[in-house]
Amino acid sequence: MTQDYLSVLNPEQLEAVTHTGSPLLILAGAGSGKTRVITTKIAYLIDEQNIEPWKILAVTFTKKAATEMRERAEKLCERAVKSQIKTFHSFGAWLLRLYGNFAGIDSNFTVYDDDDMVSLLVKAAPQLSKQQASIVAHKIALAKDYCLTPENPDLRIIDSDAEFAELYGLYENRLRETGNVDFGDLIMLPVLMMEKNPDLRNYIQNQFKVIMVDEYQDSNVAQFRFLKNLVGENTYLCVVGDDDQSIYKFRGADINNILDFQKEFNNTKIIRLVKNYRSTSQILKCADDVVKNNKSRLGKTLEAVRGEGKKPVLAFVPSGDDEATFCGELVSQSNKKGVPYSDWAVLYRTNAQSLNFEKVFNQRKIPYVIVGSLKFFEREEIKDLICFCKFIANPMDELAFERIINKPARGIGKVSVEKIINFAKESKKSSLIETDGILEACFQMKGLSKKTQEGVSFFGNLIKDLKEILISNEGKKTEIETLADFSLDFETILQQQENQLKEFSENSAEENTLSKLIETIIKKSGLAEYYASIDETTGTQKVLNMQELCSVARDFPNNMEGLSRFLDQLELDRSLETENSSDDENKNAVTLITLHNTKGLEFPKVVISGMEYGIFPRREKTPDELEEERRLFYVGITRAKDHLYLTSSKLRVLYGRLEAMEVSPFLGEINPENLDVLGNQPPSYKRFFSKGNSSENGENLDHPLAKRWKKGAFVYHDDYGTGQIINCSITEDEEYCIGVQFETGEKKKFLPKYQQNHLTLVVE
DNA sequence: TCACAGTGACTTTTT
DNA sequence: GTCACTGTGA
Repeated sequence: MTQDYLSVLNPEQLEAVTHTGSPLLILAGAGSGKTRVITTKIAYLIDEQNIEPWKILAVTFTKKAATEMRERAEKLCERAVKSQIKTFHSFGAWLLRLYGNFAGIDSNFTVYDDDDMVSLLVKAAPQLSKQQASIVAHKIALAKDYCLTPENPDLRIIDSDAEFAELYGLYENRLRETGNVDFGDLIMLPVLMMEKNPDLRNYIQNQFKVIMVDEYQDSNVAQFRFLKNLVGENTYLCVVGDDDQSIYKFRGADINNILDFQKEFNNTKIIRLVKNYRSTSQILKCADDVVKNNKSRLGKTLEAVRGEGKKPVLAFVPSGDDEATFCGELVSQSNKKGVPYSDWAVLYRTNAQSLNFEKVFNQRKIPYVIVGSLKFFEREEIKDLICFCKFIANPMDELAFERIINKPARGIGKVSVEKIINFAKESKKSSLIETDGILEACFQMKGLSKKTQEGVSFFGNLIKDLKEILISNEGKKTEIETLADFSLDFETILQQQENQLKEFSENSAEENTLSKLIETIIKKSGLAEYYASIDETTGTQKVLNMQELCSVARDFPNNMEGLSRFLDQLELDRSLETENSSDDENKNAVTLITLHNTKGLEFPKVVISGMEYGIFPRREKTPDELEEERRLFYVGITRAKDHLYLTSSKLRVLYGRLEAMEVSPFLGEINPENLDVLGNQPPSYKRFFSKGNSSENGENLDHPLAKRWKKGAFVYHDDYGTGQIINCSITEDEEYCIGVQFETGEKKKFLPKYQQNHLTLVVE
């Protein structure tokens, strides 16, 4: 019996779906039906190859991609619901919760994010300033992406300085003391524990018959080793990637994983998918114009399957505000013609750029969603609540403890906090305190002032009470937690976990969800009053935000198990979409999103904003980095199905200062015949296509400001110091523009008209 | 111990 | 321009 879903595939796709046996590498161009191939393959394996669904593992990089993949696979084959479709990190976390004891990790760990890493590092090495610490923390994260422990001599790839290895070691010790893990550990620790314990590795290998990896071009060394360990002799491995879309080198992604795949896995079959079903050929022409400038690529040209379509539009706008207004206008006008808001996506290089769009869209009542903005979880009040939760889950979490012990103020100072933590650590070493770490120390600590003592007791009792409620809701203890042998297979474990969820959804009818816990924390800790008074004086919405977290918590059972799931979800899926204003229509909204986050997504109408040098691409140092930026642009362009707009602003407010911007060199790579250009073309754009008739000498410029700001004159700028004017020009908007070389070596462009407060002429 | 005010650094990109 | 950190005075 042939399945219907096979009949819609082209020959290459069909070959990819039905291929079995040797490892398979699918080189899938943008829009070539990659997700369709993977999801169909899952369905095919289950329906036609009789693979048990739970023996299939499919890993992606983002939660969003995993969710989409699961939904699409389920539509093709109901039983696919039982297959494991997860992100690399969530799969790592899942393994670590089950078998963390092999890596010396207690199962009640929580995941530390980048900020926590920095704080912990400062504690481990107090001589570091926060700034230094964040550089080191970044390197530690990178080291873990390469699966390098502090002892590993190869650590010099990251930083050859012995001091770095030492700091990394100090950090690791401190982290292990807290019983927590960081993001890198979610991959590295499972790798290390499998490599150290062949029995464990064999056992895990036997759990999967099929492993598939999406966006393989962005996998890093640690993830590669993870994969190597998961794939056994009888595991069928299939990876999908596109070298032109590799955009995570900064995070350790190694393009060699895809280039060397054949070497690492014998008899690899390679299938190429180059038919693009997504974008019109006009859009693909631009994409190709851009990406062909990259030297290090396997090289391919997408074949357009759809029609010509409309030429992409390049719009030059005067300012960042105008850019947002332009987009708002595009969206509103099309909406009047019946185009839903959700057809639109506005893409930008940095998160900070979303602000202008938010402002304008709010004014115009255009609904939008921001994808991937961490803002909600970075809010003070939310972090406080999460730290309460973290401390309840893991009483050795000193960072969480520090944050909340004196919030709101209970008369407990830094010194006392330090004392308690140290007391807890000492006691733990001499095993006076067995399980409840710092919490227990709160009760046993002696020698604090009366006021402090009272505060500490209050806090300790609060946590203890909350914890007891959770434990009393635990129900029957699951067998999973005590699992140290390999008697259960993943099917059974997954089944048990599913049963727990079922049990919960029956319980949750009585509203016994984790939101109760959060509510109690808010009320009893005093945070409610504390933030209510702040809200009153500063007009913020902190209390409301805390309520928001309650509703997120509603999906989890009100017990310890639910708590750790809740925390996992928060840490592993920060992308929780934050919606604005009128909640209901959440499905019909413009998407505001960073270019990086668009990987794997598509939209009928796409705007790529901020096409200016310094923003996109950023001022890059190496040709390699520039190529990565170019790939990012390529990814952005190929998200568009029908219409593509590129916007480039002449002025932009950066660091609270108005700066004259130069056009992005990427725009010069697109054949002008492939674009419709709106607005005045800046000289820096024309220059890309003209052959050496530059007129930026500034000698005879006819402008009122030309007499004052002459080439060769010396200037002083508030922020950059002294410098000399090296060229002058006039923009289309008749603004007088000067280029200044500063003593610091920096070169900057200014419009003197807007710099009256910062820039002065130095009279010689 | 805490609240406030002044100063300086800051923008990549993500799990 | 904004946020986080630091130092001072209560």
